[in-house]
Amino acid sequence: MSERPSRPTSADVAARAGVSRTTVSFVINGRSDVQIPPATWRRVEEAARELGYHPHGPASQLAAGASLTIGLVMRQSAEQLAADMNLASTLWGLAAAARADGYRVLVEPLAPADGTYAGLLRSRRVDGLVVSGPRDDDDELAALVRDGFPVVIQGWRADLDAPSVDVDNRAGARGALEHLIGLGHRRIGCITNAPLHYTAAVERLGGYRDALESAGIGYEPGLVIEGAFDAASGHVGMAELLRHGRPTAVFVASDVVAIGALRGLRDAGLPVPGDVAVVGFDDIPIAAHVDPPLTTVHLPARALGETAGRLLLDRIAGRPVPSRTLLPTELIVRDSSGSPRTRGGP
Amino acid sequence: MSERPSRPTSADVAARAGVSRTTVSFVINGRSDVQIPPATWRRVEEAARELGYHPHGPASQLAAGASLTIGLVMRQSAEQLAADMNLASTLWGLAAAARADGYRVLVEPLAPADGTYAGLLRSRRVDGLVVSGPRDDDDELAALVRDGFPVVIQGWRADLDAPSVDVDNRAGARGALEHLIGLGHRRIGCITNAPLHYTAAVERLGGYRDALESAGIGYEPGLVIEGAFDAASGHVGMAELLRHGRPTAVFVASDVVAIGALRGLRDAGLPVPGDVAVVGFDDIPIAAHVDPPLTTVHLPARALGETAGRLLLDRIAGRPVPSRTLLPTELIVRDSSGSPRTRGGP
DNA sequence: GCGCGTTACTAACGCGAGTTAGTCTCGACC
DNA sequence: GGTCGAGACTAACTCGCGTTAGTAACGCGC
Repeated sequence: MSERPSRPTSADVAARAGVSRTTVSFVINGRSDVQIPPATWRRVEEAARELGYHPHGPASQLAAGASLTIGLVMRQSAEQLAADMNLASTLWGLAAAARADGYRVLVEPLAPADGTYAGLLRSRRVDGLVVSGPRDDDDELAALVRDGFPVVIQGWRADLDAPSVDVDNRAGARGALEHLIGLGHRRIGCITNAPLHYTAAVERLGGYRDALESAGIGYEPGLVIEGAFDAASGHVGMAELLRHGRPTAVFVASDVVAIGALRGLRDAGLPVPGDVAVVGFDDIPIAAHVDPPLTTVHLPARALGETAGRLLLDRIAGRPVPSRTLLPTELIVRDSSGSPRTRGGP
Repeated sequence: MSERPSRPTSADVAARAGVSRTTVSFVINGRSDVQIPPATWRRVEEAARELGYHPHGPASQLAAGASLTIGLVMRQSAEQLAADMNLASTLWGLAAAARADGYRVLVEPLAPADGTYAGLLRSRRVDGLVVSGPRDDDDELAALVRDGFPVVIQGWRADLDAPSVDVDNRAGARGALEHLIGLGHRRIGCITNAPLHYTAAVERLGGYRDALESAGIGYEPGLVIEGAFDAASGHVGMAELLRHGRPTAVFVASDVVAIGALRGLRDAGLPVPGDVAVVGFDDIPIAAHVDPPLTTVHLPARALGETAGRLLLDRIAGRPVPSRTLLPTELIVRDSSGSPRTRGGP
C-alpha cells in the first residue's frame, strides 16, 4: 500500500482500449491530422482515465526532442536577490507565459562565482534560457549565444547577438528627474541602484544626466553616489551625499536603496519632502506605505517576466524576435517629492 | 553557422575513444565499482571533451528512471507572492540544497484557482515536490500523499501524512509578546499576517494568546484584527484597531503588514514607540531601515528552503525523515518597541 | 472479379542513455 | 599444456513514447 503500483504505460492503455500504441499516442496528443472515429477516441480516453495514465515526461521528451522546459538563470548574488522585491512578480509572469505554451520553468539561482548553467541547455534539459542580470565577463553566456541556443537576456549585453528585454531605465529615470526639475529643483543628487558595472545602473544614471542636460543644469560628479542593491547602501550613501554639499532633491534609482536613503535624511534631521525631495525607482509594493509615501518610477515586473517568456518561446519556435524590447515605466507621484508650492522657485 | 551542429552522442565519444558505449557510460557516471584502467579512462574523458559531449538529459532520465528534478509548488496568489519578501531567499536555499545532490528545481507558481500540479509528479517530470502554503481543501495534494509520492509541505496540513517544515511560528510570536509584556505593556493588540484560514496566521495568533495567558492578561477579541499579507491591510487594520480602543502595543505578525500598520499610527498621530510600541514578524531586509527601525521576529528564510530541500531529497532517497521540522526564530530588538523606561509601568 | 481509393488502423524503428550477461585475453598455477 | 580466474571490455536489451511506412478491410464503379 505504501509502495506505488507500477506506472501504466501507453501500451497498457492500448491493450485496455483494444487498439495499438500508436492510436493511443494520437489520441493523447490530440492530433487532428489523423482520422480516428469518435467511438475509438472515446474508448482510448476512457481506458487512460481508468488506468490513471500519465505520459512519462522524460520518454516524451526523448522521443519528441523537446524538453518543454525553459530555464531562468539568476546571476545575482544571494543578497542582491533577497533585496529584489520584484523577483516574485517577474517569476510569476515568466511562468504564466511558459504555461500558456505548455512549458515549465526551471530556476537556477547562481551567484556569479558558483557554477555553470550552460549544461542545462547543452544537455537538453531545457529548450531555452532567460538569463537575468548577466555580467559582462560571462563567457559561458557568450558561448551559448554563439552556438545558436535560444537565449533571452533580461537586462543588457551590448556585445551579444541575443534578444533582450528590459524596462526603459533611461526614460524612466529621465521622467523622474523632469518631475523634480518641474518642481523647481536644480540641485539634485543621485544614488544609483547598483555599482556602475551593472548596466541598469548606468542606464538610470544616464537618464539622470540626460534630464539635467536638457534643463541646462550642470552635472556635478560630487552629487552622484553609488548604491548597492540594499537599504544599507542607501543609508550610508545619503550620509556621504550630505557631506558633499546638500542637494534639495535626490533621485535614488531603487526603492529599497531609497528606504535606506530616507533613513539617512532622518538621521540628519532633514524633513522629506520639506528640505529634501526624494524619488525612487521600481515601485515595490510597500513604496506607498513608507514614511513619507515614496514617489517612484513604476516597473512592470510581471510584464517583464511575461515578455521574456514570450520572446523566448518565439525564439524556440523559430519565430522572428525583436532584438531589443523595452517596456515603458510610469512615474507614480506620492508624497516624498512634495509639490511646487511646498518648495520655493529656484 | 547559425544552425547548431548535431549533438554528439555517447556513441560518438565511444567511437572516438575506441571503446564501447558502455565504457563511456561508466566513465561519464564515474562508476567506481567497475574496473577501468586509468589510460582508457583518460582517453574517454578526452574524447568527450574534444567533442563537447554532454549527456542528453531526457535520455538519462528515461533510462535511469529519475528526473533529478524537484518541484516547488507555490500555492499563493500572485499578490500574496509579490508581498512575500522572503521568497527569493527560500528559493535560493532550496536550489542550493538541490544542487548539492545534483538536482534542479522546477517552480510552479499556481494561483489557488488555476490548474493542477499533480501531473508533474505523475508524469515523472519531477521526483518530488515541495508544496508551499497548501490550502486545507487541496485534494490533489492529499491524493499525491496517499499515493506515496515524495512530498514535503512547507507550512502545515495536520491531516496529511507527509513531512513538513516550518518556522516555529507559535514560539516566535510568543517571544515577541513576552518582550512587550516585559516592557510593561498589558494592553496589546494583534494584527495577523493573513486571514485565519491560513495555518501560519493561526499559529502566530496562538503564540500571542499563549503569552497573554501565561502573563495573566485576559484575551480581548476586539484587540485582534485580521491582516492579509500586504501593507494596505495593515494600514486599514490599524485604523480599525484604534477605533476599538487604544492598545499601548501591537504585535503585527508580518513585517510587510507592520509597515502598513506604522502608517496607520502616523495617520492617527501616535508616535512609535512613544505612544504605541510595535513588533513585527519575518525580519525582511528593510525592516531595519523603516521609521522607526522595526523590532521583529527573525525568520530564517534561506534555512527554510534548504531544510525543505534536504528533507525532500532524503525522502526521495528513501532515507527516514522526521514528520515535522520546526526551525527556531529569533527576536531582533530594534527601536519600534521602545524600552521599559520610555514607557511607564502598568 | 478486378482495380482503386478511403478509412482505420498497426508494426517497427528511433530517440540516447543505463545496465545485465556475457566474451575474450592474458597470466599464473598445477 | 591445459585450467582457472581475474581483468577489461562489449553486445544487446531496456526505459516509454513519437512517428513513418505500410497494410487490411471496406466500398464502389465498371
